[in-house]
Amino acid sequence: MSGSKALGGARRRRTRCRRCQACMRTECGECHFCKDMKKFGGPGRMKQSCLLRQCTAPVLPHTAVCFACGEAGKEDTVESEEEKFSLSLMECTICNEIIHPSCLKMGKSEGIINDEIPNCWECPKCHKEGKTSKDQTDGLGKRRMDNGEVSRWKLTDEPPASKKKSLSVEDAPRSDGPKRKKEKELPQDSGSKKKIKGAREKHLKKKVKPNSSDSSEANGPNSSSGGGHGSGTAAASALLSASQDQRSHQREKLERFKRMCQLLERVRDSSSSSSSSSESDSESDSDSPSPIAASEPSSPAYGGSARERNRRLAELGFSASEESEGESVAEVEVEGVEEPQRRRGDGARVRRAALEPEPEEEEEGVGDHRAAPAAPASPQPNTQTPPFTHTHSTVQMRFTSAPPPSPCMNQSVTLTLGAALIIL
DNA sequence: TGAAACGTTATG
DNA sequence: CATAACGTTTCA
Repeated sequence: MSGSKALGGARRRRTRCRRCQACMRTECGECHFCKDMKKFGGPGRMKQSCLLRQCTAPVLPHTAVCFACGEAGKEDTVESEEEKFSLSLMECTICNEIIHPSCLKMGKSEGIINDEIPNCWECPKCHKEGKTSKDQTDGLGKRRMDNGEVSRWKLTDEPPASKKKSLSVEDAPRSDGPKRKKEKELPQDSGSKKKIKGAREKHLKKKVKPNSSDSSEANGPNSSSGGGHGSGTAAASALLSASQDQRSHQREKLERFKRMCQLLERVRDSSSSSSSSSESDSESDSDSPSPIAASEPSSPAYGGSARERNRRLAELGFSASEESEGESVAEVEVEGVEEPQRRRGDGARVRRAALEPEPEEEEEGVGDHRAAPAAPASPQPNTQTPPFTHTHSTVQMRFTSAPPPSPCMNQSVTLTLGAALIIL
């Protein structure tokens, strides 16, 4: 508790975006949380949202205001992306401060934008101090965002592959046992309803894993009892359709990012804090700072060009990696094959990435859901859950302020990005 | 360490 | 005011 920041009072909390597929979906009625809901006949103690409805891009509450000026986000009052960024509220994953980038005195370029979560970044200040989301928490204090934030958002990470399917039927929070203090209602359903066999609601919990496994595990949550028909294939196709949309989005994003980069370059005032690398890496503890090595041969499809791109970006102080999610881009299949090893996913995988002024970037495939229940609207536990897919951004970049290696950096950046566009 | 419970906040 | 749910705390 320390007081770092208002913990007791108005603790900023994120709310659902209401736009992503997850938000628009209806409760599955089968997961633990659904079962707990009163509407599904549960005790209502858990007070959690349906596992299938976990928002993929939680947004800041409307009541959020800038820590500095006290104003709300005003990104919608301007046109240019740069301005939008400056006027939008950004929440630091480390100190939790919400502020307008424009209200900061320091260069915004120092901030590390997390494009998985709207309006989320690691503010320049925290960065300078070398803090990382992990560092600050692991010490002894509590886990502020360590747990609360990152893990909460389905940022994904590695799934404990171990469990996952293990407990199949055990749900039913019925009957006694864990009751902390108030025992108001009792279990009406004495254990006789075991229904579904495959209720493995536990797999996505907080940190779901993104990539590859998606397809295979997607059907986990419920159903698809039929089982037989290749769920994977179905999912893949669905994803594919979605991917096309995504593709254009990606492109736009890229372009925006490009613009932003240029802007930032110009802005990147004072000194190039050379030692920026330390923090970033430590946080993710993974990626090697070394540019080249970092990017593993991810997708064969990209071939060497991708690698080169990464290398170049890295040299410029950027590091990029294409993490396409299952549905993001067309390489769904490819990804599926060799994704398993990338990202060891440590606790918090805040990835630095392209900016994303808008709280959007959803992912889900939009008109797909072949398997989706026709009328899931009714709160009946029978709906077959659609393949749960979640993804984030496809292209993620992290940029740190590295001393420009060469005078022609801008050009390089441009070129590189251009290449990226092509590749994508 | 993970799951459940619960206080508190966000929003209609 | 009621409901949904986030984030934290506590239990197993």
